[in-house]
Amino acid sequence: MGIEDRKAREKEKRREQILDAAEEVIFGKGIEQSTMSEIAEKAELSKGTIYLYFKNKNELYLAITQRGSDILNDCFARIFAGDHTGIELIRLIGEIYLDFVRSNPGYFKAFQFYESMNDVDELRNSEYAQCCEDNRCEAINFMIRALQIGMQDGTIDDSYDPKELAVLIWSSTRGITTVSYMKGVGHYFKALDEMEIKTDSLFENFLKLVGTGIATEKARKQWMTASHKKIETTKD
Amino acid sequence: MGIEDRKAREKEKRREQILDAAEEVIFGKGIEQSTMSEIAEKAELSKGTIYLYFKNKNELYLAITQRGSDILNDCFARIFAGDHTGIELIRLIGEIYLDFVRSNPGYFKAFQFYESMNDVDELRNSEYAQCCEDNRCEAINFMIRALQIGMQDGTIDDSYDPKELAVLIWSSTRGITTVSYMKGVGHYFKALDEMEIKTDSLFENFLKLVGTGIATEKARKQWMTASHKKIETTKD
DNA sequence: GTCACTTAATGACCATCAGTCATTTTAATT
DNA sequence: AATTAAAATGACTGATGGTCATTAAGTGAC
Repeated sequence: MGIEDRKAREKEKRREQILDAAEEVIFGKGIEQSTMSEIAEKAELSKGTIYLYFKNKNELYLAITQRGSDILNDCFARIFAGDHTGIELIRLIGEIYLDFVRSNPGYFKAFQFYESMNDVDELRNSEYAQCCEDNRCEAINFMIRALQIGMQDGTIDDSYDPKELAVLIWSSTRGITTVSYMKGVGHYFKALDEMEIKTDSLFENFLKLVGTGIATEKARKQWMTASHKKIETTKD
Repeated sequence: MGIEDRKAREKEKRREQILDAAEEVIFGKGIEQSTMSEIAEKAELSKGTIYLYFKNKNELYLAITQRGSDILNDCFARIFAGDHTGIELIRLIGEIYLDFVRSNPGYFKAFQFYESMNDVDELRNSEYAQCCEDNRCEAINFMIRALQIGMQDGTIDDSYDPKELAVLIWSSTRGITTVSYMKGVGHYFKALDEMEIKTDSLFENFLKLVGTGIATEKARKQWMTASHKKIETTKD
């Protein structure tokens, strides 16, 4: 039925419209400080309507989180289309992640919120949380693929278990990006300020450290001088 | 005046009593779900009294955060009393951190909350936040000291800037501990579950990676086989 | 064209909770 | 015993997440 289709489209459009409004409000002042009424007003709808589309405030924020992780994963997926060695892919994944955090601090903050949620039932019952989880899984799989490619093309030391190593690099990268995020949003971080640490050199050193740790001798030179291709990580 | 002293002691004792109650409640069900009335009841005081000792809920949670970071830093400080090489110290710092997160997930969660706060003014105006910041600074300084010791005793490659490297290892360690925390509290983490990743092996691989990256050849053997001394990280 | 019915939207209303403040209680001092 | 200062109280307020009875719009059968 054409009418059914149109209705479904309109419903989806309204959902997106609410999400757009919610992002605008929440990215501007944080979830804690954002009210549902304010979001409703920005979306030019009544508060009750918001609850027809999202079970509650957390669910709405989880939907935003999913949007962010979709965007990020799209960026990751794109680099596998190109012709890169394994070790190059590792570097690119890191660069994309860092770029993403810089361009989309609001989404990154949503990621952090998602990870700090501890009501397991709430997470298991949420479609959005499930998607986020699938995306995280996929992201780590990208990392595994990059490592496997590297172990085959001889650019990455194959004495590691690629799965373990993927999770490891993923986690560490996460730590680095968190610091980068904190600097970016002006979070008071005395140690960084006093030492005049720049995010870029931090990341370069990270790559150097990881590179030295996992690259084969042959790949090391190439790793150190890899081009820093810019990848678009903002949403369209 | 003796009476003045006694009063000051009593006031401090009451403050601690409130914090004890607050920890019990908040560690049990998270800040979001904990109410000030509940905390007051647990402390056997009225709600108004809580506000005589803490400006607001955030400030109370920041005080708890400070407690946690004090405990953690004490643990770090202790290892420098012993006789360790630089590279051993790096391993120990990591082990202590991981132990701390396992034994005190509530404090770690408080750290995460602290780091996700973005009202800069609120942070700058809080005595507690200042202490947390000083502690973080000190912790990174411990790391720097360990690296410098290692560069002097020849166990750590001295081609890195110790400050940069310290922040780097600190950040990565933070990422690893976050994953460990998430596993510990049962946060749904599909990727980890599916791959059957164990926190311990993750950490060992992390040490291996970092070790390979920063250790001198001479130190590598020793690094790989360092004893896993248990350090007490729970509060007394 | 109209009427019955379904779906979407509304906003007044409710419950909860952070934070306040006038009042009371307790302790110290004279 | 009276006075004063400090500590504690809990009723109260305002804000906000979430609900639900009611209204409005759209649809299709006749």
